[in-house]
Amino acid sequence: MNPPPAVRLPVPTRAGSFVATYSPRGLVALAFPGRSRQPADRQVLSPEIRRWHELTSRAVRNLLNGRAPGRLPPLDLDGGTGFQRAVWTMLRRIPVGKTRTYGELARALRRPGAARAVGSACGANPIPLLIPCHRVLAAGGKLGGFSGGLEWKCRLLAIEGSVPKMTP
DNA sequence: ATCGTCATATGAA
DNA sequence: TTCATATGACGAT
Repeated sequence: MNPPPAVRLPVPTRAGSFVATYSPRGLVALAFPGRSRQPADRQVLSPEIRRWHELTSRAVRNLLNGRAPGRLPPLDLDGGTGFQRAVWTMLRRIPVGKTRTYGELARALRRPGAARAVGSACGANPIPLLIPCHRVLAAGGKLGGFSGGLEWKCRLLAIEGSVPKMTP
């Protein structure tokens, strides 16, 4: 009946404060600045969570500076369906500076025609940025959507050197 | 160029 | 069961 113990910690950056949420198994969520309730949830931090949070913070700052994220903490993706996990796994294989389209991912998963479902799965990604759904564009190089806000998607792609088309 | 329709995964009403 | 999603291919205007 009690919710599983979760710890929410801020990841301050020049562009605002992200909020990382940890379960005993690892990072479960990463919210973009302003897209989360007040983080101020302070508890006794285990050394393990401190260590995870160091990795998260460094990865976020690296990506915001156009570098590879480096080592990530364990990701706790217990909430996802099989299809969603398959999509998220594909996302993690897109390197910095490269992009895919929703349709390409659908075909790679041998579900041509499920492009829209791929979009939904991206929207359900609880750890955007580290699981890089901002590198997924719509067909024809159009921007598509982003849970953290389209400005962020645009900014991240610019940082990584990708040039999407104008939003129609 | 724009519009309607269908396919697909998932959750909410 | 119907509707709405971070889509896309296709056929008809």
